[in-house]
Amino acid sequence: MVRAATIPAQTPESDGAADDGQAVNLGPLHGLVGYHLRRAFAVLRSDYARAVEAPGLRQVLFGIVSVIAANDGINQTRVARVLGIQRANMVALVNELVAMGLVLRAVDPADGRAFLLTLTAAGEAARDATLARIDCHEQRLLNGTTADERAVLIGLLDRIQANGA
Amino acid sequence: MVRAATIPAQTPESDGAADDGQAVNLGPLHGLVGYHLRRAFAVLRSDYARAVEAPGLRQVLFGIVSVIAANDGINQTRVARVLGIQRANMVALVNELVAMGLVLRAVDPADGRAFLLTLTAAGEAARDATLARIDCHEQRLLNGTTADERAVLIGLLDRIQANGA
DNA sequence: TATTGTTATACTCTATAACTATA
DNA sequence: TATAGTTATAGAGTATAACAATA
Repeated sequence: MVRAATIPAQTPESDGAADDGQAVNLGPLHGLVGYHLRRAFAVLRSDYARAVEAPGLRQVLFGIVSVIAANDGINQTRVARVLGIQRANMVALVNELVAMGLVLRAVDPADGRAFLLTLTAAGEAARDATLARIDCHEQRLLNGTTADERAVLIGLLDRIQANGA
Repeated sequence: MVRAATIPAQTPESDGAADDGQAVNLGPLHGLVGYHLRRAFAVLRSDYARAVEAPGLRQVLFGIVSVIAANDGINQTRVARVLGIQRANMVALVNELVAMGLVLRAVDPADGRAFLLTLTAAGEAARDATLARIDCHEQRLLNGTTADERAVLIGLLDRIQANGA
C-alpha cells in the first residue's frame, strides 16, 4: 500500500501518492469525506492487524470483550445492538470467544431464550493486553495530533454516525 | 443497526445505544479513535450502498473512474497505487468497468506490459451521475457540520493515513 | 533482474432469509 | 405475535503467492 508521504508538490488540486515524482490528480475524491474516511480506515485496519493482532484480539472481538467487561452479564443481542453487529454474525464471534476461553455464556435465569455473557479471568487479561497494544498503535497513527484534535475527530465521526439514520 | 441517537443520559463514561432506556457502557472504546473510525465508516458504507449504488458506482469503482478521468491514459498499476488497491485485486475491478463499457483498456505503445486506461463517454456519464448522488449522501451524513469542520476532519483523516507507514 | 498484469486462493466482514425455542 | 439465538448463504474487500510476458 502506498501512502501520501512522498508527494512532490501537493496542491489542493493535485494530490495522491507518487513513486516516480509525477503527481496523480485525485479529481473529486480530493474533497470527499467518504474517500478520506475509507483510506484512513484502511490504514488503521492494516496497522491494527500488524501491531495489535497476534497475540491481540481483532477489532470486532475487542469491542465485544470491552462491552462485556463494562457491562457484566449483558446479553448477546444487546452487545450486538450497541456495537452495530448483526445478531446472525454475533453467533460465530461469541463462539470464537467462548472457544478461546475468554467469555462465559450462561442461560439467563429470568429468560430462557437469552444468554448472559461474562468475561473469564483469561478474558480480562486478553482485554488488558489488547488495550495496551491498541494504545501504542493509536499513538503511532495519531502522531502529530493533539488531544484536542483527537477529541474533535471523535466528535465529528460520532456526528456522521448519528446522521446515519 | 442501532445508532447512538436515543441515548438517555450521555456522559463521558456511559455511552452507546439503548433501546429499553438503559445505557450500555462502552468502556475503553469510548476514547479510542479506531472504534469511532470503524463505526463511522460502517455508517458511511451502509448509507452509500443505500443512497448511491444502483444506479451509482460502488465506492472503489468510483475512485478508479475518478482517477482515470483526472489522469487520462494512466496505467492500471499506477491507479492501484494511488488508491491503495492491490494490483491483484485491481484486475477484476477494471474488468468490471470494461465490461460495463465505462473504461477502455489499451496496450501502452511505449511499454508492452502496461495498459493505458481511458474513460468512455458512458464512463464520464457514470462518474458524473455517481458524483451527484455522492454529494447528496455526504450532505446528509455531514448534516450539522460546517465546511470548516469538514476540512478539519479530512485533514485529521489524512494525518492518520500519512502516519500509516 | 524488475515490473505489469494475471490467476488462484483464503480470510474477514457484512447482509439477508428462514428456522427453533422461548416469551 | 414477538424476541433470542441460530443456521445457511452470498457478496464484497482485502491479502499473499506464484506465474507469463515484457522491460
